[in-house]
Order: sequence, then structure tokens, then C-alpha cells
Amino acid sequence: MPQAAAARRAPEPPAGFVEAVLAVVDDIPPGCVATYGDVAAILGSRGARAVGQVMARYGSDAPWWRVVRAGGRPPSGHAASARPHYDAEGTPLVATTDEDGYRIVIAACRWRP
DNA sequence: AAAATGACTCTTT
DNA sequence: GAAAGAGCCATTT
Repeated sequence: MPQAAAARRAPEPPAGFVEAVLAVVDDIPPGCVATYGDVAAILGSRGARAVGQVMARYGSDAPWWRVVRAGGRPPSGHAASARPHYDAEGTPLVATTDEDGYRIVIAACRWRP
């Protein structure tokens, strides 16, 4: 089929990307987390940064703390704000000596659709 | 219309 | 094991 190249991404409007990201994040159950790259992959894109951008702009109304980086670390500059959320949801954490002071055990709570 | 920005990821040194 | 650089995507100015 000649549309093989177009099948790479859905024919959704650009602004729909934001709703798509928020929908995926909203689907993440409590106590579980997903990486930016995973969320982007679920949407059929590899823009992990684009997902982070959406969170920075519109994530204020979504469980952004359930979206973490591939290294298991919370969003830059928001570690202190996300930590109480993980503690309240029972997300497995590990103490670290970094600035964040903790790391998320993605291997134990990585959410997959 | 083009360039710059950003809550990222991966590979290599 | 840690650090650096390049790559990729969508939004904003």
C-alpha cells in the first residue's frame, strides 16, 4: 500500500497531541509510572521532549508525577513536588544522594497499556 | 515561514 | 560508572 509512509502517525490535528498525551497520562493507574518515551511511543511518536513540553504547558491539570524520565527520576525541578504524590500513591522509591534525593523504581511499577 | 525552546532518550567516549 | 554530544518531536514566538 502506498500509504505505508503516512501510517507512521495518525491523522490527528496538532492540538490533538496535547489531548492525547493528557489522555494517556490520565490512564496511568495510581502507584504506576510511565516514561516520557513510553507515552510518546503510545501516541506513535518518539517526541519524548514534546510530551514534556505538553506537561509543562497543560500538565498542570493532569497526574504529571506519574510520568517520569527513563532513568527513573522525576521531572527536572519538580522532584520535591512529585515526591509526596508518590508517597501518597505507594509508588516504590529508592533513596539516592542526588539532588532529587530519590529515584522511582520503574522496574517495579512501569505501566504498559 | 523560520528559528528557538524544552518537565527527553540514546549512543559513544 | 559517569559525562558529553547528537538526535527527535511538537509547541511557541
